[in-house]
Amino acid sequence: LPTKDSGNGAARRRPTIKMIAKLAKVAPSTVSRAINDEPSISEETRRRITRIADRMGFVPNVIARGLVTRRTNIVALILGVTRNPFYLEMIPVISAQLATRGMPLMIFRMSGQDRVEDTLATLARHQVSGCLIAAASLTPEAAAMCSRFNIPIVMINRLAEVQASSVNCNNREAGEQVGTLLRQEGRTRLAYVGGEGNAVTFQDSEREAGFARAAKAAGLAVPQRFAGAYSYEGGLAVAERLLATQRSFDGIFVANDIMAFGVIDGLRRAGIAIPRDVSVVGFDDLPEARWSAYDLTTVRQPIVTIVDRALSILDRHLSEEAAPAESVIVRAELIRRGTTL
Amino acid sequence: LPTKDSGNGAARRRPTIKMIAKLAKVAPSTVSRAINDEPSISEETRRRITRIADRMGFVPNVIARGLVTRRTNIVALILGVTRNPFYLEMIPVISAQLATRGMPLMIFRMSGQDRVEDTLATLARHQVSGCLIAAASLTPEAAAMCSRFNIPIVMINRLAEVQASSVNCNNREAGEQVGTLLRQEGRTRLAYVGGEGNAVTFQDSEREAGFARAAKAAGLAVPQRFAGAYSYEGGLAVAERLLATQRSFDGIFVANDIMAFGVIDGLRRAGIAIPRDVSVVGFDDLPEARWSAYDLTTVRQPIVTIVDRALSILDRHLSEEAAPAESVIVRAELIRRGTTL
DNA sequence: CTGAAAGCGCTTACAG
DNA sequence: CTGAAAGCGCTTACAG
Repeated sequence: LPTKDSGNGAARRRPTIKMIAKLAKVAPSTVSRAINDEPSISEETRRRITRIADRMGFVPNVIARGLVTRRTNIVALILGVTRNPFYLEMIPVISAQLATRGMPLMIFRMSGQDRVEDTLATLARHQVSGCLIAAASLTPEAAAMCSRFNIPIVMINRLAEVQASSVNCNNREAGEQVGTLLRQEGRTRLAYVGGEGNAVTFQDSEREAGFARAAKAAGLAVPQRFAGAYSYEGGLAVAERLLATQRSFDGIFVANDIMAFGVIDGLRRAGIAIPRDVSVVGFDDLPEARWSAYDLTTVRQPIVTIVDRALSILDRHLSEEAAPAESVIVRAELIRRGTTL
Repeated sequence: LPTKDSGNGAARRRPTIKMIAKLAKVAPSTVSRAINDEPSISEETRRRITRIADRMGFVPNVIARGLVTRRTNIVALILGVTRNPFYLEMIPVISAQLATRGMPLMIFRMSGQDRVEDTLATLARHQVSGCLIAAASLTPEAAAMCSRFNIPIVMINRLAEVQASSVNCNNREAGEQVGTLLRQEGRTRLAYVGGEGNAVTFQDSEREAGFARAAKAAGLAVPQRFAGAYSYEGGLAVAERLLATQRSFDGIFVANDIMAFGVIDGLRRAGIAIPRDVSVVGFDDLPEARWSAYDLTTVRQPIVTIVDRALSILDRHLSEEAAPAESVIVRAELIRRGTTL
């Protein structure tokens, strides 16, 4: 009787080193060595084998290889719950840098009430070699799992609550620079717009602290803090509250660009001119910051450098079992554009 | 002699079904069946085994499983070279929908002169079960590789040059609706802004064709075509050329939002009021389209629906060896906002 | 309901 | 320089 899929036919099996070995009349181990360019193989054998392999369209099964070498070289990116496009933009950069190392990227995006721990179990299941965590924090439980599963991690843009490698910007200094800039412009009534509730990130508080320090150094009052969701809509809502305040601010530092756009649009709707009436500064330097509708003065997070550092650290953890955790601070640069004087 | 990494100690091996089998005094096959909830196992044995597995922090090695089942359940997303954030936004949606199926997502972003074929070999190496291709076209060679490697694919937002599954919007009808809208507003001097050179996508031409059809039906001249890179800067450059033209246009349809923002900013810089002097319509409905600085009338591509359809098709290809290629057309909706009257 | 055996496609000591 | 054998961590007919 014909089987059910006799029409198309069961997919032809992909060629294996065993099949090549038979054709080349050598042992599978010899094929393996030839394929992997081991120096022990004679030039002639290697050529014969690779020619046969190419002719058959052989592609090594790295999953089988990974099973024996205990190393998949897969890097996972865990993305926390965020609506900040900054983290989405990191993806192509990570992907490109990993591609040069021949390491594939797996994406795990947390949603709703997911706990990092659950995501980590999935990583372990898939035997990923290393893990980047962005826009999420590392709970002690999660850190414990990583070390139990022996998955090295590096936190991006977030300090671990626990001993772990990380790469961050010099948030505090950058915040201070922003304060200094506003002061130089003659701004005296400063406000800071950050996240709300317990969603406030460490970077957020650092930026605020630096900003406050500059204010203090200039003899100004501590900048008043406004809180909103880290999103355009969050910024819009904050703008309303800024406007409702008795005090009128003339210098506003917003924790990230995505909120800053909302703040700007909210203020403009009310007829406020930027930067004439008020200066606004963001953080991240999203592509939209250059758009002439905003032309936002902001602090650039050097994505390429950040990713480069993160992967260097990961490389080290992958090659040295006991490489110590390291924290790298990357310099963020203040970019002056049209929302300041 | 102590080994090199005696300090930290070689990472403890992760527990395997073999270790669990020994502790539970059963065969590894029994552990496997218990872990996989096979009905044949007795309730008592299963409980004993799972308790031991949990206590040891056992996590199944899906790579080993994949080796024998010949199925990793990994889905790859190949992203073509594009600066349109629309495709980046698709990532979290795909990731979320795959997560509910327990399928991990691997990202492969093409860069520069990469050929889809090279990327496909990498997919095959990693034994991905299926593949989504967005913002890149499927060359006949690539299609041949997919069928040789037995990797089902579905094209997103791009028709295959070759028999393959795909999901697209009704680009032509949407373009026609845009034309009709502009006509109803009394616009008579229409322009279309699309991609340049041989980078023009099929969707682009479809949108233009629909737009032209509406113009014709209304007795208007064929919309003049302007070409730019699919990016904000591309739109900005087009705006200059629009302004340099003798003819003044009063209705402009731009192939995608990211260019539309550039066109708008370019026109505004020249003092042109939108929509008073000219109506502008985009395509995609990026988040920025709602921002009050733009408030862009545009055609919404329903990302969630698109991804849902794409994964349904992929599911079918994964369960039925010989499932026929299918092309789904999803309805895109015209969203009227402030850049039209 | 459970076990023993074979095997998925590779790599890697160990011999020679 | 090459081969035979064992094994990575699982699953799956086949027996019983």
